[in-house]
Amino acid sequence: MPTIADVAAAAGVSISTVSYVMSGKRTISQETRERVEQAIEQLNYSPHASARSLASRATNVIGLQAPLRSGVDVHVVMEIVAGMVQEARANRYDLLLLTDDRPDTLTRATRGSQVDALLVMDVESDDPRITTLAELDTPSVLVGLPTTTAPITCVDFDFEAAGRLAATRLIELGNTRIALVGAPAEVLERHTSYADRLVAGFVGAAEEQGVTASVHPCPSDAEAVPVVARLLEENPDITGVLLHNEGALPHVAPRLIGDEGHHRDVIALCPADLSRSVPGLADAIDIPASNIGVHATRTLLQLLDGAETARVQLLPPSLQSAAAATTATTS
Amino acid sequence: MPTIADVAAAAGVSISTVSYVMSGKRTISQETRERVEQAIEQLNYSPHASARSLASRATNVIGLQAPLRSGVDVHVVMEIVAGMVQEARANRYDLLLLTDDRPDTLTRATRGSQVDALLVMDVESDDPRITTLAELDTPSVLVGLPTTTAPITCVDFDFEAAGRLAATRLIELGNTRIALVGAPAEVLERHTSYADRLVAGFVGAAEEQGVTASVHPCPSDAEAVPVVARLLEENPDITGVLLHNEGALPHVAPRLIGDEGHHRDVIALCPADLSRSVPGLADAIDIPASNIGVHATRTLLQLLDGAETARVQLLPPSLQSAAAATTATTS
DNA sequence: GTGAAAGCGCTAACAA
DNA sequence: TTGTTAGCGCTTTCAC
Repeated sequence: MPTIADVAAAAGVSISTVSYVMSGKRTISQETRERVEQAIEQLNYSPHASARSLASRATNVIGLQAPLRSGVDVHVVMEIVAGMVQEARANRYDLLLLTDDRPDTLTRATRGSQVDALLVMDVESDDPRITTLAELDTPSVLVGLPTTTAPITCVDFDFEAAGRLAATRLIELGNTRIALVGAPAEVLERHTSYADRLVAGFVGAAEEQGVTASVHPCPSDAEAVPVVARLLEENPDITGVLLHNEGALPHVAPRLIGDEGHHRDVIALCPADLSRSVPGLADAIDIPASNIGVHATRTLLQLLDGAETARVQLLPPSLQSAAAATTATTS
Repeated sequence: MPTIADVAAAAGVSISTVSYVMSGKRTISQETRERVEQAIEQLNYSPHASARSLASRATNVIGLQAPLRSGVDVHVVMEIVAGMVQEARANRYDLLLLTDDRPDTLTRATRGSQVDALLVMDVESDDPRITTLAELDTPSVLVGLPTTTAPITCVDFDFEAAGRLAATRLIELGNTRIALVGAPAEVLERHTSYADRLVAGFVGAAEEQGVTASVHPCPSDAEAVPVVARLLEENPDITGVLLHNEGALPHVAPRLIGDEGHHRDVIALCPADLSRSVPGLADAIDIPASNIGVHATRTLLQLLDGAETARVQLLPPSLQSAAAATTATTS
């Protein structure tokens, strides 16, 4: 592997000149620059990442603590991560996978100078990692919105607003008894941030409008079918449903919607490409997963630049009536 | 951040002693070791990763080129990656996400000494990255099995054997006209390694046994429903199906299986937890996704250790009749 | 059993 | 506009 010294020798300049050509941190004559760039090209030179980060005290790496367990919203997680990667790469950052959920994994990555900043996903309402992050003075962004009031930047989809929006829409459609068929029980029990907020918004809006709302956990595979069947049997008065469970969606959407004899209004909350492919939905609310990732990363990069950012940034929900209507028409 | 010098000072020893305590590369007196360990503890010291890798010429990082696009088998990809992470962590390696598919991303990561080794996923039958890897002399493992005969270690599930197994089983069940409902068209057209091999095995085994087999691409969402409907209409003689498309599975499995009047034998090829939740399958073949990741990583670590490994390592398929039977009984 | 010191390949003052 | 050089924080040889 050639080093910067090899490049300097080949170009007949000093190593600092090579360094400055690469960083652009000082003006270089056209002629010198060209000679250096040629040498770099010729030698196929890439700077040694560790040497660079040792000297510059920056790694250009962002640590990512992401839930890789399958089961919970794989699509959403994937797309968020894809968005992060895209935005990071565009800014010459790499992503280092930190894949257990332990708080001290964050500490070690930071103290060992493996990363310049941290992205933390799958946040719970009262997440132990928050204290750790607060002590760490490394720029970090949470994807989620814990209830704790620590000075940590949070970026997420506004699940509470989505819950309100869905409830309101269902009521608008004439339903007086609505239900949220949501995440699997373990997700709710862990008080995963998004699940908590969705429930709060949905139930809150229903209460305000004097409508009865219930919340039902739901497995995210075909096991959802009997669960939903029982649920509908025990609550025959439910006429409007918000379905937030991408795994269960294909299995239970038709059943929830019902048939001509007993139709229900169903709103799906999931990535648009998933809801688009299910016919008969009353409406859909997109989870802009990729955007969440992009936005979280962009915010993190701003923090790295020393900028101030809003502590909480929530992407607003919107109904996709048009898309739903199209599907309904063609089906 | 404390450095190794701080630790040395606090323990009243030299820098090299601290280093050797950490690496275990020379014998240290009990007493000295304890003093050093105490100092490390007290100062909350973590060695600077870049400094270490600059001096030791090893990063303890594995580069991972993984397809983060949603759409294609998210569950499988996720679980493979999770398996990789698990095995890497257990051996004190981290994973750096390289997430465009370009060959020169591999080159840069290696030449820049960002990684010690590479894991490459989503391999096509004739993948341009293979040449790159061969030139790179960095240990690497492909997840997949390209047709090219380059000296590159490949680890994957044996999709060809799975295809044979499924065809044979379907024939055993009495079917004389069988079909593979598989990956989306774009996956087949890209000649993704696993899709190609599955087709080869399925069709090959059918031919050998004098049975007609056809292959049908299939969208991996609800769009699969009309596609499958048409397919069955146009080929009413199909009585046995191998379904390899986790996205389409919940949407089309019931339809493929049919009703009492017109039953078909359907074998699902997907992670076991997915097939388990679909009732009425004739059989299922597990894709041991997590194992693929673990195995690929383990093999890579062996290569890093300088060991020789078999160039091609395929995890054998097996029928899950028991599980399928259970599901059938309870449904 | 322990220490001193020479790098590893860069960046960024400081000098010219 | 360019060069010289002192580190960055480690590992590892060589010396004791």
